[in-house]
Amino acid sequence: MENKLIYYIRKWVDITEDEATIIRSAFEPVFIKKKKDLLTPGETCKYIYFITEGCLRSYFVDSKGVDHIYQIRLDNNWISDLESFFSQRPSKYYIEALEDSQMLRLSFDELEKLYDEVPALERYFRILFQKAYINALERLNATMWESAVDRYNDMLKEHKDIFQRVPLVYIASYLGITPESLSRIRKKG
Amino acid sequence: MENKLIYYIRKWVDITEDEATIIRSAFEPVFIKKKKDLLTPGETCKYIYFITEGCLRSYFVDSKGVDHIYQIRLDNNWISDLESFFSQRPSKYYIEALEDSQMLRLSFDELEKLYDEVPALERYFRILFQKAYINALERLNATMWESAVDRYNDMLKEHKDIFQRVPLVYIASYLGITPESLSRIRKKG
DNA sequence: TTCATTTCTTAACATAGGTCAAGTGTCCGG
DNA sequence: CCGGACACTTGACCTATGTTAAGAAATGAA
Repeated sequence: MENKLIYYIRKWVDITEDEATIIRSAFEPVFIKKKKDLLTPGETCKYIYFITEGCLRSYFVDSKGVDHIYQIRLDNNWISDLESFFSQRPSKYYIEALEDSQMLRLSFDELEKLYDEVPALERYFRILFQKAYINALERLNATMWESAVDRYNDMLKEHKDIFQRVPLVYIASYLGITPESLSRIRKKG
Repeated sequence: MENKLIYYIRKWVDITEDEATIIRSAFEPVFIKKKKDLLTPGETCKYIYFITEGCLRSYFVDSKGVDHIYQIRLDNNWISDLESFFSQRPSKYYIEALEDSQMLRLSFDELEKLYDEVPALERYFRILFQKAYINALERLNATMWESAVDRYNDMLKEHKDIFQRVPLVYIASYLGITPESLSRIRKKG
């Protein structure tokens, strides 16, 4: 499990076996059952999580009680509320398991220590955030300027894996539309 | 001018005077006239730019010839097409000066060198991207789930400076609406 | 100072997608 | 293996925002 993490880090930066050992020992395995929350609003997000098995979503609930999902993450990805995590202040979001999930978690303090002990890890996260930022801007452009149909087709192409594991209600929310609209889009396509 | 840059970097990380000297010498000042392009689609983005004076926008042009602005940046901010810059492949975007602008530019190779010479700079960029990513997600949530009126009011609150310097057509595009809609929103408010 | 261009507004009409309400199918826990 | 809660679909109607077109106001170059 820890080796999977090291494997994914090594896709982006070189780390020695000693460094890998330090990294492995900073993480702590956690398990969460389907439908359980990893984080709820008001709570401060104490960890970032690397998902080794499973699937989670992050969302917020608006004043009318409607969920708005902004992230769906499958295994071998990171999930957290970075805003809360880096500021160490209360979160606005939920993080919930959509499947029984196995994760490795890293606390804020451990991460700060790791940055000093293993500079390559700081490089890894620099690259990770850089890519995440570029991605978020792409998605922003898509939601602003593309039709729901195009966004649906893009998602089908790029995240087929999510369609096979996640109910359509959640995918609709992630795409920024209602389940009814998604249903109509799928009927036509 | 270079000192302004160092001042802003020091808001986030500690750097020695020697390191500051190395950083300063890696940047090159550039000037661009209003309405001129810093980058056009098809070109590879060779630099990241720190704006010391002025204002620029990044946008793309869709199949119907309509501009879609996804970034407006004033002085003391960075601008670039990171997707093209980090991949060193052709850009899809324009970057254009909305005012005569003075910048400091840093090439891809110089940046890679700097990361090794001044680890604190890698930390600075890690923090910068982290914040940019969090921001982009916030903006994504807003465009997906808030009305144009709310987005307009949020922007008025958080970026009044932009309203004072940039024509409304551009602000409308940045907000993801037409100038006509923005005009209607402003009449009511 | 003047004319052309850019910026902003207004109004009539069109449309993508939301809302509400109902119904069918499917799955999981007891 | 049954019942209730999910998951998904469908249809009628509604609304925010886009589209088109025109003109007024502001700006800036000659």
